Amino acid sequence: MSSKRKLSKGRRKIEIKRIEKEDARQVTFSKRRVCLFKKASELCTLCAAETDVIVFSPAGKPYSFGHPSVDTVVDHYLSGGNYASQNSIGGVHPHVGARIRDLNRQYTEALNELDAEKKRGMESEKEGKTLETNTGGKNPLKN
Amino acid sequence: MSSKRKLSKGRRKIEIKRIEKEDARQVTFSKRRVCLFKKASELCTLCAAETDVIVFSPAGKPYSFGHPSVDTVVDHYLSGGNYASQNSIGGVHPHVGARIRDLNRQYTEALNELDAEKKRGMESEKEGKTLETNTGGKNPLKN
DNA sequence: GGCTATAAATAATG
DNA sequence: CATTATTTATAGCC
Repeated sequence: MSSKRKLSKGRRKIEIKRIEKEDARQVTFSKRRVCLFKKASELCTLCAAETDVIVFSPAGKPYSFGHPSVDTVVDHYLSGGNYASQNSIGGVHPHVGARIRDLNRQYTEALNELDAEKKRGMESEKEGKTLETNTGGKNPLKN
Repeated sequence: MSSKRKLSKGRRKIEIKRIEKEDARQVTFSKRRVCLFKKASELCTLCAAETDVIVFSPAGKPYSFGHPSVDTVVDHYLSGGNYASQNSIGGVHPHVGARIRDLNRQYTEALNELDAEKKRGMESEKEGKTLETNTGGKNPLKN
């Protein structure tokens, strides 16, 4: 039947370089992002692996996938950060993890100092509960 | 020629469920991890997207890909954390980002309080430089 | 968002 | 780790 001829040229090979056309880039981003997440998901299921994918669209909109959760994986990564470098691509430095640990340490030091200062000054302030007032009642960093 | 017959059954469809055989799981993990990173890389190049992938092997070994770097992307994610939730899969909570912002805020408050306390007590201590003594001379979080 | 033809990924095997 | 037969992903269109 001549009424059933093919109307698509099907998939064509493309060069891996920045897509200049704004629209086409957005379309490709959407399609590929979905597949990337699917692949990540399959990897988790098939291999019982912890995985996390974070993507920012060309427009700067964030998308993420995480198993068991982005939280868990990033946490895991940050706390063990350094020794991951040998297997990484794209330049991984323990900056973030180090920064957080450092901040936590300084925060604790500041609190201790504050506490000591108060004791010394004998001022009767009432905000000594600061340490317990964070995320959910437990220490912000297990490190 | 009969000497050139096909000896492989080629790729076959598999069910997406945990691979029980240790060896097979490891092999699949290796192959798929490489492809996942490649896909992530292509997404970056084609769409000028920021991307980061963190994977822990079934054995607990970490692998990561990041463009421009895992650091950059995680940082970006953590600082903008909350509004990503709507597009996430797998249970993403702003715990980490919120935790860090909270910690930073409390840290700053503690420092301010400490400073006020010192001024009030008129003690001539010499550790007022605490705020500058962090990661590298600049504020640990831009938040 | 679908459809189709083709490129790419990959399960099984050597 | 190389091959090969298939399944999947996906570029080009509507």
